[in-house]
Amino acid sequence: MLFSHALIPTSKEAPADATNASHVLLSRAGFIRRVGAGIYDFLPLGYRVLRKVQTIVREEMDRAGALEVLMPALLPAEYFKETGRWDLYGDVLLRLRDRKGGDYHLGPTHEEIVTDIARREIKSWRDLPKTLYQVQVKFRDEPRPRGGLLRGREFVMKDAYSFDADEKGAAESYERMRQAYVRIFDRLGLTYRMVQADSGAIGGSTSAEFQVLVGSGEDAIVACDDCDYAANVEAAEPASAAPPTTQPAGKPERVATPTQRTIDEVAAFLAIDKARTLKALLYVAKDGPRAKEVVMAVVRGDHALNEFALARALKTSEVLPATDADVERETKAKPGFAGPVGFDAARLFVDRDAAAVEGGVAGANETGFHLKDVWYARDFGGEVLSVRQVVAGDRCPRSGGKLESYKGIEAGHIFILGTKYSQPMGATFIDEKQQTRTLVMGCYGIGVSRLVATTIEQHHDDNGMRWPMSVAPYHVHLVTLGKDDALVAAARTLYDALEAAGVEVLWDDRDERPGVKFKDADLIGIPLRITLGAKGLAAGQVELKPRTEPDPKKAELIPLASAADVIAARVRAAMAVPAALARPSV
RNA sequence: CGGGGCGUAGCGCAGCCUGGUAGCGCACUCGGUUCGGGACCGAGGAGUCGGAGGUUCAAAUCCUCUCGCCCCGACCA
Repeated sequence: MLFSHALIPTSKEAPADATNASHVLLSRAGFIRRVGAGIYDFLPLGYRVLRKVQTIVREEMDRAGALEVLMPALLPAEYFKETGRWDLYGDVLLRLRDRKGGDYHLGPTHEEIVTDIARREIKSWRDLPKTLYQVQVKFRDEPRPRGGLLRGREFVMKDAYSFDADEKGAAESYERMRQAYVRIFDRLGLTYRMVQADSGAIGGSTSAEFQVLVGSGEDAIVACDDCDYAANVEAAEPASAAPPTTQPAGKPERVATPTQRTIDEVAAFLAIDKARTLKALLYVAKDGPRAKEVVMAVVRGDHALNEFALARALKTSEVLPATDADVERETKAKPGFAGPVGFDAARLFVDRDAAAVEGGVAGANETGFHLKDVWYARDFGGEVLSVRQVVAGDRCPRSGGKLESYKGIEAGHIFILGTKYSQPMGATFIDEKQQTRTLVMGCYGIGVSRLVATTIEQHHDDNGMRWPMSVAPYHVHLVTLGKDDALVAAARTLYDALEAAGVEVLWDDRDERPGVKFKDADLIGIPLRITLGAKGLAAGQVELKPRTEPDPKKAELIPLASAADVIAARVRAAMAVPAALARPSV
């Protein structure tokens, strides 16, 4: 492609609203343009990258035996009404009416639609297993789109769905998809972790997230430095201390703490370590069997409560902090003085580490007072479980290694769904014994357009993007300096030879000053840059510099005559699918 | 939805407080010089000042309503 024929509108300035590196660079390099909130055009370079990501995803899905289909994005409401998601999905669902007043929506995900295919077309155990997938535009009316392609209202997703006869088959399908995902993420050149996730709202037993490790990521994850274990902090189970086996006789001592409400204040006032204090937090279950009940969670003062863990314990979708009025009613004290002693044990949830505190300090449930020398069992009861958040430095629950913390962007998520959709929608088959059974499902998503942005978040520097060869918009960026006939002819020969060898070349043939061309080349981030100038031509040489080499003086000089062969070999080497690296498994 | 903030040329912004001439940088067009890391000189084109209503002799500027957007939180690929 000749730069002069392309549409690559680069600029020095980014839109004011762009805060993420990927958003800034995609805009500046002319890959995308904003059309509305969370809605983007893909300009030619951006679309080339998107298509390359799609191609890798498709190749690996196909290799894993999945079958590509295309379901509609415009959907009649009846399918989501069948499973209740028409109501449950809430405002995130983009709804619309047709001219006859019928309810429709744009698809945010396709469990119902694919299950409808399955219940109509999969009749027999002989049809199983089947995995269907599609690469399609999804629509979600996000509360807050942000970060350019990182979170849009319209985005490209690969969604796959497996159908099996039983749990065992579903586990096998899940494993095949897991391996396909590992290959995909490896081929994309990403550093990532497969982490244990909270499957919460979507339901299902087994689930894993593919988290791309980036400092700017929104998700907090922990990973063991010694074994495979990695988990979203929402899902991570800390390795906790065992409760003490013996306790002294006696009872807590009431101490006046007139103005000390927070853990920090109390610990400082009493000159004790925060780890010796007990933090009592009141929450209300949003729904489920214990909906609206006010419960107390107790964690060690230096720990944070994991609200997801508490929600799991209460079998609710979400827990909400109690209001000050609730706190005062339940503890007979102003906020800041709540404690477990005397609290209804049936509504008390005590973290393992809090239960292990020997002679701790807790709120007295009396405004202005705390209790010293508080022991679990002797002084208060309640269910002991893990409800605190994991922190870096915790021991790994599996190997005992040390947990490190990372930030990540969720780029893929795989689930075993069980019969959550097949059961209510009546997706059944006839087994070998002529029994009617319900299909067991799994679902597997990859944010394809998000991956474009995520790749940049992980691969960029101050000057621009640094694409991995596998998804770069072009393999090679040929920069010619000057317009004289001999130079152009030499460049043309090289260009043709590279193209003939299957190398994708962007040739900057513009009548621009060298500085402009180099700046644009760095911004666009094509992995290999070839420079051909008058001096080089006279010496019969071209310069070859990888985008990852920051020092322009370190370009490699290659004889013009063999340049096409050398460069084509480099490109092929970089495109080779890396040997399957041992990846952490959940 | 809660809390902040912004809508003025394609992009980034000033002007608004204290009403009266719509401006700067980048980009764009033309001419010239320049040419290995975002050049310089000269000339030019381009704006319903988000929209509606009001106050006023006069509104980008003051008032009311409204639409859109962004940032920080709770959710997701």
